Amino acid sequence: MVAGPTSTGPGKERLRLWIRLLRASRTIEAELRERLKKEFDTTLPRFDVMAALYRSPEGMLMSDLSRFLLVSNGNVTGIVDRLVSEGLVTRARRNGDRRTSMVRLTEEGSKSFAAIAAAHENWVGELLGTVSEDEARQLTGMLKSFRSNWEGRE
Amino acid sequence: MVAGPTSTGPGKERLRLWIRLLRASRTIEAELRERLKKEFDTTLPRFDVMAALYRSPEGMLMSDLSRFLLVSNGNVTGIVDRLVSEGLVTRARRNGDRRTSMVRLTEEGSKSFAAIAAAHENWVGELLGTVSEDEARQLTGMLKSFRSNWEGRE
DNA sequence: TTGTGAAACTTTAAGCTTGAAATAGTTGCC
DNA sequence: GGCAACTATTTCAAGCTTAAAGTTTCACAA
Repeated sequence: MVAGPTSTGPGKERLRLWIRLLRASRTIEAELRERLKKEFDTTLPRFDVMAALYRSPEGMLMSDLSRFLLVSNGNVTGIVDRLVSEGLVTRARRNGDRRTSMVRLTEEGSKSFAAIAAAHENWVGELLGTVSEDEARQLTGMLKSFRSNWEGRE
Repeated sequence: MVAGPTSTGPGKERLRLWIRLLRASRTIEAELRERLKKEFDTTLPRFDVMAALYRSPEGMLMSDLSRFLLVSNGNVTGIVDRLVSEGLVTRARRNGDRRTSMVRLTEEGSKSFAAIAAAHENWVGELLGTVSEDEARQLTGMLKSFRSNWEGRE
C-alpha cells in the first residue's frame, strides 16, 4: 500500500495520510531491520519479543505476547522457538495451568537486549532527528487518539 | 518494535512517536489485509503492485516496481509471478533490452483493481475517520518533510 | 572481437506472517 | 464422574520478505 490515491474526493486527504504513514514506517522499519542485522545479527521480530519480555520480568504467556505485539499466535511460537534455541528466553511450564507456559528472558537475553535497546533508541532518535520534541509529542498525541477511537483495543 | 521506551532521556519523545507510528500502521495494515482477503480474496502486496501498475498504463520494469514499493527485487518477482498466473498482469519482453520486461495490468487486472481500489479508499476513510481532513493534511505534511529530510529518496 | 564490468532479473535459503486445523488441558454443568 | 464447551498453544500450508548468489544481457573499450 505504497501507491498514491487513484481518485479525488472526500477521503482523499485520509488516503494520502495513510500512504505517507505507511511509507514512513516502512522506510524506518527497513533501516532499523538492516542495522539490527548488521550490528547485532538479529531481527526486528526477535527484538520486539525481547522488548516485550524486558518490560515484564515476571514473564508473559504466549497469548499475552501475541496480543501485545499485534501478531498471530502461531507467529509468536516460531519466534520464541528460535529465541529459546539461542538461549535468550525460556519457556517455564506452570503448575497451575498446564496449557500455558511463562516466557521469560534469560540472564543472557536480558543483557543482550539492554545493549541492543540502547543502540535502537539512538537510531530512532537519529532517523526521526528532523522532528522536534514538540512535534513528536503532538504527532504522538494525534496517533494515539485516532487509534483508540477507532477500536477499543489498547 | 511495538514495545514502549525502556529509558528516559532526550530521545524519549521520538521513540514514543516511533512506537505509536508503528502500532498505528500495523493496526490499519492488519485490518486492510483482512478485508482484502475476505472481500476480494487478495493480499496487500498484490494490491500494492497493482496500484503501482494502475498509475502507469505504459507499464513498469521490475526494478521500477521494487524501488517504488520499497521492497527487494526478488520479492517483486514472486508477487508478479503469481499475478501473471492469475491473469491480472503480463510481462512483455522488450525488443531493446532483453534483460528487462514491461509489466502491465491486463484488461482484467485493471477492472479488478478499480473495484478493489474503490473499496480500499472507503476503508481507509473509515479507519482514519476520527482524523479531520485538516489534521490529515497537517500530519501528512509532517511525515512528508521528515522523510525527505532524512534521506534523499522519494 | 572479445573481454570486462555493470545492470536487470531470478533463484535460493532462511525467516516472518497469517488463518485454519489439530492438540492438549481446563471448566462447568448434569 | 463424564461430557460439552471453551482456552492456550502448536502445527501446517501458503505466501511474503530479505540478502546473497547466480544468470543473462548489455555497453564499451582495447
